[in-house]
Amino acid sequence: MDKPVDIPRTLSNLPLFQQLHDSEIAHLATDAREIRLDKGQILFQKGAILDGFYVVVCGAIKLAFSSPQGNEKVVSIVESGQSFGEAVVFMERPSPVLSQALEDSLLLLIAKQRLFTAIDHDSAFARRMLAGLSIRLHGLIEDVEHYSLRSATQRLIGFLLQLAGAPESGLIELALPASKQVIASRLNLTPETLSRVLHSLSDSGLITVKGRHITITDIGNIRQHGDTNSPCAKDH
Amino acid sequence: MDKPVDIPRTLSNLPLFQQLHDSEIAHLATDAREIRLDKGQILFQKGAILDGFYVVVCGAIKLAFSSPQGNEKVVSIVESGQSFGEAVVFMERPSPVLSQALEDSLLLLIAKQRLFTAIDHDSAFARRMLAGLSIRLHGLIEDVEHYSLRSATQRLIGFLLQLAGAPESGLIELALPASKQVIASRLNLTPETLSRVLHSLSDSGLITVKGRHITITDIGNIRQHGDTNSPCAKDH
DNA sequence: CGGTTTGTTGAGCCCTATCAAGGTAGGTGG
DNA sequence: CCACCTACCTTGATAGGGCTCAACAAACCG
Repeated sequence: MDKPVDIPRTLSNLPLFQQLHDSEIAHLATDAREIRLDKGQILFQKGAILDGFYVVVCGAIKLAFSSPQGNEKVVSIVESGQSFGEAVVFMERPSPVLSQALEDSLLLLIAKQRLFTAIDHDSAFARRMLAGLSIRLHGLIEDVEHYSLRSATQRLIGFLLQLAGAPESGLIELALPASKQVIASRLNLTPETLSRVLHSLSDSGLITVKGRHITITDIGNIRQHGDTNSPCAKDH
Repeated sequence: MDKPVDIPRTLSNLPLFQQLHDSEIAHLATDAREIRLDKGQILFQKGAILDGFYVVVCGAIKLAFSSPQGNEKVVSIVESGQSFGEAVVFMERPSPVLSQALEDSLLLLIAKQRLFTAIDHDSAFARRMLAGLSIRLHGLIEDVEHYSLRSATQRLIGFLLQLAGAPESGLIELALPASKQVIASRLNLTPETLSRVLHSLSDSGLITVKGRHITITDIGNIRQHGDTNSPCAKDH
């Protein structure tokens, strides 16, 4: 984990940059800074001004806002190959969230100026950037939908299904991408409630829980429980 | 309300298009369709594919998602001079929300193709587009924050302060941009709860309510109640 | 193996939704 | 101009989902 990073190569593997020419990649990579974070380390606080956006090479970063009392709500968990901070850069305003490493992580910081000239230079890149932000926007809209008209159980099931990808059938094993505390916050639940909901699903025979490893035993059945029509998917 | 619209002129007044040249405006306006909606009319349903994005010339449009049972949650109220649908266009995917006129409204539909060529042609426009989406993204993040760690009263106060702009002091009079039902949904409340909270604030002497017209009597004081530190901003 | 973080379990409560009536206002037709 | 109608809004009673507080168990780590 201590050898230098082949920055151009790393960038060219990202969805966002896949169709860029080598010369353009090289341009973006200019001034790019490697940033290594220890688990728990804070990258920037809420209110920070960014002079670039971040690409997660490996590790995982959480984005969260914190209320004065120390309540914290995780908005997003950013994993390898994803990026964050673009919106803040384009708005040229302070970040509404703080950013903290969930594990030891390696990031790249792409300079704002390079991003801007890349947009000026390549309108296809600009469009891809627009599409990327749009996807994120829709993700947030989906979050709002979940928070608004779904119960704790339904939110958890939705989250698990998203983790699972979209396989048709069979046993699905998956590992939670973070501690249950963090997952709970991401789902807008308290750790206690998450624990109870996991047990409830487990008792119903829909999943098996072993630490951070979860097996979905019956994906068809669990989908039904996740649907908005089951009045309340709690076992009395 | 029935005379033809000077489309280029209308467009050039929008924040998004203000710095475009006349020729560019003219280009965008090509194929632009005027759309007149009666109050309550649905523009498109959840799942619709859009071949352009919409600009609200006058009136108001709500964006909402609907659950199978007919529950509806208003995500956004789009008013004159604002636009919507860009993200759906860039993603080239079905819309996650439905769109319905809150009052008689006049819209412009800007063709997707024109938008794309405008981006190709003018990178400053592309950047402004990116900034616009970023602002919307941050608005949604703020929404998530409000839903997550704020009470009904705090959400309402936040909403009122946003409507008020950001004046320092004095009496502030404002009118709700939609029916209380719609506002309630926007704030993720039931109409009943909204009614109660309005009364509670009114009883505390912080606001005066008269139909859709609300007067904030003490903005400094109400700001405190909106802060996350007041344990629970209910009377007694 | 102690200490610390993380997760579980239980009891109680509070906020907000739900259900059910009643009230008001604005528009329409007689 | 009034009576009616239909949204819209209010008010009350009730209940429930998830949070809080508190204690305990387990897992992780040095």
